[in-house]
Amino acid sequence: MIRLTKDYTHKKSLTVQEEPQDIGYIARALVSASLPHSKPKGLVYKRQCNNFTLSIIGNDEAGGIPYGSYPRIILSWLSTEVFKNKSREIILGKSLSNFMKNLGISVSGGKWGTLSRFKDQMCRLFASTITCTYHDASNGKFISTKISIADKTRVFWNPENFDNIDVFNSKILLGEEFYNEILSNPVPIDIEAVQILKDSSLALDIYFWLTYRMSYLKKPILLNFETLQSQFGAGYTTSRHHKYEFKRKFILQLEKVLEVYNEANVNILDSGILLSPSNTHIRMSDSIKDKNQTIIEQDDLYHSLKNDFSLPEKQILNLLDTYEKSIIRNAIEHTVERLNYNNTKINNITAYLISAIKNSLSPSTHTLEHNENNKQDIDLFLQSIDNDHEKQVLLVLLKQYDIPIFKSWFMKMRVDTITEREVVYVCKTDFIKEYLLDHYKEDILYAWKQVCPSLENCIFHSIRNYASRLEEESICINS
DNA sequence: TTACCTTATCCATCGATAAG
DNA sequence: CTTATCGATGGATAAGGTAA
Repeated sequence: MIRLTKDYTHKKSLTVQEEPQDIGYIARALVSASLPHSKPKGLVYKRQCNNFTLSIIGNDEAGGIPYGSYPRIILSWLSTEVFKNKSREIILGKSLSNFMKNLGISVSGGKWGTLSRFKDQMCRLFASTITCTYHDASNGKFISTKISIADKTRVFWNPENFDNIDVFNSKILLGEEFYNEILSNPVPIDIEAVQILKDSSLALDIYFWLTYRMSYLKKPILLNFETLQSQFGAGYTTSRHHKYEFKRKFILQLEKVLEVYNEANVNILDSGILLSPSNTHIRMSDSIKDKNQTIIEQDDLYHSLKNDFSLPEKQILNLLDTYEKSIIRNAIEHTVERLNYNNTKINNITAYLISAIKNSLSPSTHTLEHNENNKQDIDLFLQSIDNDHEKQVLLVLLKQYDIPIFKSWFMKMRVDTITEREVVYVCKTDFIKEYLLDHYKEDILYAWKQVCPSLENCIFHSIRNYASRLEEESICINS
């Protein structure tokens, strides 16, 4: 429940149509250190917090470095869209006003109207290069991630080149690194809370950070104001006056945040704040929340691959280099689920995992640039099929599903035998067999019923299982 | 440590203008 | 007519500074 003070009731009533507990996401990298609160002077902005450094290089032509609450709102919206659609391309909306209304910002023109300032911040944000560096002091390792928010930006709302066709297709292409960062380290947030706290960039930062911090807090921790200042206090120096000022302003905003996130177990002390384990702001019942709790960080991925799956180091590094973290994580989760589910036997766990990674649980995240090649591949594949019924079923499925899905799953199964009532498929691996069974069996059977109404069942085998079952029979699969 | 101040940002509103 | 952008204004509030 959100408690509203008298100041917010008015604003709340303006956004009645919003669902309570709308879930948004923000990239973890952007929670650990914060953007400037007010207009910075130079073109370089740097912020260090423990072993994490955030530096932003602004683009002079775009105005400089983004600051204030708008970029934070845009970033949380972007992260949410990415998480929802799992696509690097983000569609902004049919107009700037429309876009801003979606974000819950009232629209006004003029030099200091919301439109101009918002436009300015968008330019600054999308033109900036944001670099995150994790410095692991224990082994002297530097992991640096360069995050460019947008690869190419098409701003259509400039009235000079107003074009009706472009208006409805305006989109930005997110930088690959930023995209990966969001997918592998999402922090769930309440969009309504963002709406309420948007007046203060500091409050937004505190909210994002607190939500993230509580999600993995296991025992109480005392954070003194000096630590907090190094993370949140953008313009304050270390002089005594400034320390005092920061403390006062921080507490003021923190109290505001706690009114929204009132389940947070926070005690404000003289020397700092005491965090105790609390419920996260997003309710436990949300499935995505549960998923988020099992987030495996990069190091954990490494250890998991090494200890649980006994992969050689070289192969692990190769996998981490080649595949998105989220894909590997999904594959691990899937494999573990499989193992626990009814004590399913998996002959070779390592091979199963690798196969899961290589076949990626989310084909839609694959690059879409090779559409032409994909079409050729599919044509060739279809030509190689002699059986008319099998081909027709595939054509039905092709209409129903996107090309990447078709390629990832339906091109990796082939009909082995067909009787009047039953069709037997052979799949390339155990993993593909399981996945087809779990996700597409109904649709495949339905497609078959359209082609052969008498059919009642559809059976899947993997090459391995099938081969061992039939022992001497050799099975030919076109690859 | 406190109260007070300046500056910049933020918000709501009005009216003007243009396009469909 | 509706919808969207622009310009201006006044008042509120946040960030950061200063004097006592």
